[in-house]
Amino acid sequence: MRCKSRPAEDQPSMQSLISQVRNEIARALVIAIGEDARGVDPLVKPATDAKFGDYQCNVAMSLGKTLGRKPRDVAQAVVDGLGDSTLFEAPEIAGPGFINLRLRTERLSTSLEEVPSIADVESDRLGISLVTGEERRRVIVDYSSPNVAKEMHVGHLRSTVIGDVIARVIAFQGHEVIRQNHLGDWGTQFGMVILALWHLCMRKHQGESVEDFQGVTAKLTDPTLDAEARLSLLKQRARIHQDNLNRDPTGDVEFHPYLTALEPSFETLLPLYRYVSAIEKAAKGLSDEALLIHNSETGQSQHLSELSRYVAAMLQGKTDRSNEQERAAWFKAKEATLVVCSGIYRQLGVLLEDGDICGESFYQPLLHEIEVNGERLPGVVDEVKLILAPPGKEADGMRAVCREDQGAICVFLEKPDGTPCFKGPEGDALPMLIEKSDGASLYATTDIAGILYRVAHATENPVQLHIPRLREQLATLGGGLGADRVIYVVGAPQKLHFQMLFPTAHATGWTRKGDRSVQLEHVAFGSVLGEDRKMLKTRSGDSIKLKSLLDEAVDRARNLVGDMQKDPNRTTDLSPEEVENVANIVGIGAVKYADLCQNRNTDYVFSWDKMLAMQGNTAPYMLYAYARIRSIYRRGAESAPFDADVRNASLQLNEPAERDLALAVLRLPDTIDAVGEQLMPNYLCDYLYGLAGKFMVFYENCSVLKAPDAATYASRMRLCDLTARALRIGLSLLGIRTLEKM
RNA sequence: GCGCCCGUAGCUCAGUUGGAUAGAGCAACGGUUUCCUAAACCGUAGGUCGCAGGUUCGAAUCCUGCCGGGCGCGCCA
Repeated sequence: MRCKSRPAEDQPSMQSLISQVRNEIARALVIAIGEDARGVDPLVKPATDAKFGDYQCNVAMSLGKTLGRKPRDVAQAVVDGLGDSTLFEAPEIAGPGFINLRLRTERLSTSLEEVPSIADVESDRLGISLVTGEERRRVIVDYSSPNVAKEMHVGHLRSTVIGDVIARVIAFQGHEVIRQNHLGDWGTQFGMVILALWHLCMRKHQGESVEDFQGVTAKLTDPTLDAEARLSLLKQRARIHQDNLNRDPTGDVEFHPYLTALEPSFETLLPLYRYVSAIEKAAKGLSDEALLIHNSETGQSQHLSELSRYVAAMLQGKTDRSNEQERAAWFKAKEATLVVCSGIYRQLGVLLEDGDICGESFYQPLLHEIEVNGERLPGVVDEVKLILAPPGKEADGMRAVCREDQGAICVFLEKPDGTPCFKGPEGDALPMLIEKSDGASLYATTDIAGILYRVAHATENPVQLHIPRLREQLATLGGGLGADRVIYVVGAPQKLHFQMLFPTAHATGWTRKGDRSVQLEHVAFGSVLGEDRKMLKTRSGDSIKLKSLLDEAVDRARNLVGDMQKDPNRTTDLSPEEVENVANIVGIGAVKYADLCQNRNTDYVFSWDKMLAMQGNTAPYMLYAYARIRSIYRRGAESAPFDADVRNASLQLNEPAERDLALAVLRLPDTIDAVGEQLMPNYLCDYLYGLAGKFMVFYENCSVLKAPDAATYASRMRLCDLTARALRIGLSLLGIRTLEKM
């Protein structure tokens, strides 16, 4: 409920500690040095060691240099400028010119006392203020990106989990967040799914079951199979394909009626898709007449390994065939996949919903199209060609030039002196291809169109487009999202792609929004490795399915809880329902936390034992810390109620453990801001681990329920409550629910 | 060949963008329970931050060159 009598600035809010310190120092700097010092970065950091205080200011060393004064003298001048601060104790100058700052303990207690007592657990933000006005941005977070007709595997885990944290953190700061799931639902994918469905339809003529297709797939992917046997198998499959095609060359007799009635399930679609994929991979590069499939209807022949690409091109309007049924079937296949993905998102506890799906196919209207009469309807590539026509446009310190090369439409990125920014293996310039020589679109084409859609806005960013059709198509998509920041959570191997994509996008000028530029950021991450330090695979060499990974995590957590329950020393006992809940939250939380607590840039080694350990920087440890606090709370409520005396208690931070814990709680907003800027979820994990550690020390040294007096009891109870809330908020930003008991 | 990322304790990893004596967890050794959850806590030991130069008051961090590992490099996504 809004409280209209109180102006916004008087709302109790937990202000960023470090910015308060910075402001004080900045003010002192102007007093000490004069107006020249206005705007100088005060170089305030958390102290490297508790004995140096809480924060340190390193500005004297750098300023001493530029001013030609002794750093210690500059430090003294800054300290004099601070005067009697209400924020710090008397600062100390140390070493070459460090200014050590220790916050007044009263300041810590009053800051925490201002935090409103909790009203609604779900919307609790510990009084941390929201960004408003100019500061508030519209941010798109593009993550997860599964593919149609494929199962999600561990490779999707990191994008999904990291992207979700980024979306949550930025939304918590108060920005407008648009989550987008860039589903792989176009291009070759499309062709492969339709081919799979075609096999599913025609298999009856050979009397083959889905299992038979699986058998062929297994043989083709068997590394021990010799080349001759593989070729012979491929020839046999090619013959079957040819027979089936001859039976129904237009698709009108059998295939289209089949598609119209189709209700595909993911379980039947998947093996057929794998079959198509295995056939094409095995046949690639083999030149043999017997691997050519001839279509009597079109008079054309296609190599076995090129079939899906041909089908995809055909269905994308490159031929004059009607393809309504295929598109409808494609849509159904997509739906079947999404049901499975949604299940995983629910189990994983991520925010992505069906409404966040904005896959590759969504941007197709912005791409060029070939009409039935062969006329080219221009699209985004034509627009780029116009804007970046030689001599091109400057952006990010390079020059982007769009021109045709070897029949393909390319964007070349060059340094100011004309040398290429990117090179291929022969040392020749490596362009970004945005249209293939056969006129088809690529990954980069969709991404360029995606940027246009995400960045343009009818009123906020009215991008001027030269191609009237592109303008119209954009309008049919609503005119664009008008983003201020677009974040791509995509694996590190695609770094080169984004290094070419972003400067190209900036060169078009679309990303200039008002007086600033839209931020395009690639949040790269390393691979998940097995204990053998190679990409995590099953023993048979397949990538591990996300679903089975999550199920195993819950199973392992359940066993762990079961073992703990048998311990006679334990004071808590859990009902079967509670055990199941603990197993779910601990198991899934462990998988997510293990991923998030690692610096995302590096590969990480997946280890069940480490992620489920109770000690160290793990989800179980963090959840245990929270459960311990809640246990105190429950017991306290029995004997000494958590009433107004506690909610309004003044905080007494006399013990070092109490003060350390209070300071840690107050650092939450700084941590959230750091994650929002640098997009590093492990900073938040580090913070929470530190906070939990501080609580453990407090727990061992400062008894709450047996506090020496009522005032200390109330103060410690309140500190426990604040700590629990900080942990709960932090974990919820990581997408991990907390447990009252475990 | 070129580009990107990485190399930190026996192992797995932090290190908030240049700060003081480089930190955790595991493994090893020692201690803590009539006391709010011992799934915990405290302590000890363990380092030429791959190597060699350079930049400066100050480098794990920035620059150069090597060595070792991973990934990427035109019509796939």
